[in-house]
Amino acid sequence: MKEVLKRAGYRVTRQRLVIFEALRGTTSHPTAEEIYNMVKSRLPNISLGTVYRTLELFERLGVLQRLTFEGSPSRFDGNPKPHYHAICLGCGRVLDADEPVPEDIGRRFSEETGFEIVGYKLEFYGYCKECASKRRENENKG
Amino acid sequence: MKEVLKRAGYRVTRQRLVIFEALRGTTSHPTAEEIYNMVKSRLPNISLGTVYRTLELFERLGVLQRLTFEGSPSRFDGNPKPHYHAICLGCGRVLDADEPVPEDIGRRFSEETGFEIVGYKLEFYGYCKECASKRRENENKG
DNA sequence: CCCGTTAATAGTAATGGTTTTCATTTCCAA
DNA sequence: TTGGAAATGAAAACCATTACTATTAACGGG
Ligand SMILES: [Mn+2]
Ligand SMILES: [Mn+2]
Ligand SMILES: [Zn+2]
Ligand SMILES: [Zn+2]
Repeated sequence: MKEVLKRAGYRVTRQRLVIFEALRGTTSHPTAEEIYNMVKSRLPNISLGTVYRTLELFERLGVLQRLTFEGSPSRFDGNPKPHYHAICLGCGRVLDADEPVPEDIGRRFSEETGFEIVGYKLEFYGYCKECASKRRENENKG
Repeated sequence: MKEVLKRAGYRVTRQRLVIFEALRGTTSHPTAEEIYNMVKSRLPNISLGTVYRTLELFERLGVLQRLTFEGSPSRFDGNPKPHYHAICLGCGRVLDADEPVPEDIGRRFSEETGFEIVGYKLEFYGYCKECASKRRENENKG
């Protein structure tokens, strides 16, 4: 991380290092505020603004990705490699789906319309194992 | 539209009808504010709040879908049937991709994790025909 | 057709996530 | 070690969206 910052001409600060560690240490796709809380114990004076600024910088440097879902604040993913996500409509959890997606999924669209695809985003919506079984229970009762 | 509203127990108002027409008459996936502007000539006194409330109602009634993209306000799609979108990073346009997507795209993930998929979302990011050719021009020059 | 009831609207204030501002602190190259 | 620039903390501003409230208008029953 130090190297990434230096190479890009940015200063290495305690705040940046700690936020980076926090992101690396979780797979929960936290929001900015959640990261703020994760980091407060080690940086009692940090401000939420700095968290936002740092995450925005990390996004530009390509060390994380920002995930935008309907009706909820942005979430941040310490894994910058392309992968997909499953969002639970029950508990809100965001799970990784390390699903290989067909390489040529957009090729026909591209050929037909001249649209030059540089990336795509795939999201599954539904219910995680826990929420799905809760729902089945309730169905049986109600 | 009248019927849909009545059947669901809602009143048929001029605002609702005009907003519905505006949505039907475009394929541009407008934002709430854009719809507000489209509709002002026929409803000079309408408020932006009414546009938002109406769009939210239509979403619940299933006559439109809301599209959420990173870094831009919600867009609304008068076509409620599942289909996918391509977002141009040059001009911001949102195009329809009537691409058939493999039915079983998430089946393995579902089987492996117990996640119950009820829907998915696929988006292509890149450059529309116009923006792609502009970019090629600039490449040759610069 | 004409009310009376009550849902819907216009106008405006409030909200909440995010960005900006600015004085102060910290980093770091010389 | 130090001067200058970059980054931070604290707070204000921003902006899309939602909530509030007095007024308007839809519409079922007379
Ligand atoms: Mn992830
Ligand atoms: Mn569409
Ligand atoms: Zn769940
Ligand atoms: Zn374009």
